[in-house]
Amino acid sequence: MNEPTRIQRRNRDAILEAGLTVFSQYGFRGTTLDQIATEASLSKPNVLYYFASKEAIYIALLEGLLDTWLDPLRTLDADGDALHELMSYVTRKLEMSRDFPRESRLFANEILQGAPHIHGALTGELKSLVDEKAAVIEAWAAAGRIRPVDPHHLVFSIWAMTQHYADFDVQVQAVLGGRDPYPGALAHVTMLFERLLTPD
Amino acid sequence: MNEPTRIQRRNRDAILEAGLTVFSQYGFRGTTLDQIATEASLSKPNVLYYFASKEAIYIALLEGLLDTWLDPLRTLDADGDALHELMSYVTRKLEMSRDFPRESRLFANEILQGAPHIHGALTGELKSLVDEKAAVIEAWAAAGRIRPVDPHHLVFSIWAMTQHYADFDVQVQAVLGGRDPYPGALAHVTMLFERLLTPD
DNA sequence: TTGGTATTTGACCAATCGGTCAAAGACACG
DNA sequence: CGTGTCTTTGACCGATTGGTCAAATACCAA
Repeated sequence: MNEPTRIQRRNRDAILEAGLTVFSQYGFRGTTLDQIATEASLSKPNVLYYFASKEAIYIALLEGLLDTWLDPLRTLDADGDALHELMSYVTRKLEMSRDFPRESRLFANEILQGAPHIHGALTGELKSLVDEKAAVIEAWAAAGRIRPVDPHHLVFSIWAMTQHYADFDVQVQAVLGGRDPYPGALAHVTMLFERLLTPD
Repeated sequence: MNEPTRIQRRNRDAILEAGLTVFSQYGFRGTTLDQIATEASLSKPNVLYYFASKEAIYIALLEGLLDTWLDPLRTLDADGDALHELMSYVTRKLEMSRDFPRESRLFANEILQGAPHIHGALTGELKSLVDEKAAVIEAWAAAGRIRPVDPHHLVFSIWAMTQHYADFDVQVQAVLGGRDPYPGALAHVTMLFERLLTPD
């Protein structure tokens, strides 16, 4: 009914932004409303004026994020150049890990805890999207545009290798001694998948 | 001084076992002593009779695990056959993900939360071990035994792709519709790294 | 300025948190 | 048996949790 006020929009955004920061680090159960309120520079009752509960903030974040997160895969074009499409996907996923690490960690936390809030989306939207794109990849392989690979496990590989740099950032930084991982990561991951997928 | 009683050993083990189950799912902050006590079939004060605090259980788990977890990498033999050594490492890591998923998730949770309890081990033990093995891998590449790769990012790739099957198990299961991931995963990951590393 | 609405907050609540403690119960050994 | 130690637990503690509510304040259109 009512248009959201300027204040409403600003505070809702601040709460979601704060929630993203805190939830992505401590997970749903490890996060407190006080942390979110402090991070958003609001009082706790004020946070609950905009969201009915802690869970409501969490759900709002997950729902808003799932589409964005799956978008690069959705973009995969069956009519495009097979290798180029897949390499663009890899690159875009890695850039998203670099530019939106909190989003990556939020999902990682949710999955680690058994995905209690998005299990339906995983077996529904996610599965059907992956199955659809797996068929595309299989067709490319059958046509000899890329080397034959198990398409589902190929997708898992891409997810694993790109999101690793966001989810395990602390470890990566520790091992690399603080050097920026991304230039090297981009070169390595690109080379890896090119070698895997380029037909002989 | 004192040998641990039979009862002591049994209950300490039960607590660590329960802690592993619960901590690996909910992380340190998301886990309660009551959960651990219930899972271990003990009363809460009884748990605290064996460990001084919740954190003491967590630390005991992490310390006991770090060595085991890094062991496959430590095994990498500079004098062995380069490709065979690396492929054995990949295989063993994947088997560990399959056989000890809770251990993998415990580390994942700790890292996601910024590794507050093991940051020292990451920049110390872990970094020097990886640096040492990276030198070995680089020497292999220089000798033409494997294709040239950035050794640090190669290690990240192996970690990412193997631990993904434990850490994101719920997602993998959802996408695969409940089929056992591991036969396919083993074939795919093996093939991927063989293709990456085999010299022309 | 006024009045109505939207926003903010201090005080408070029951439930749960990690942890303590004294006392009860189980156990081993003479 | 008895006795000293090891183990277990119910009751309890202060702090923190997610959440409520009435009252205070800020905002805005007439």
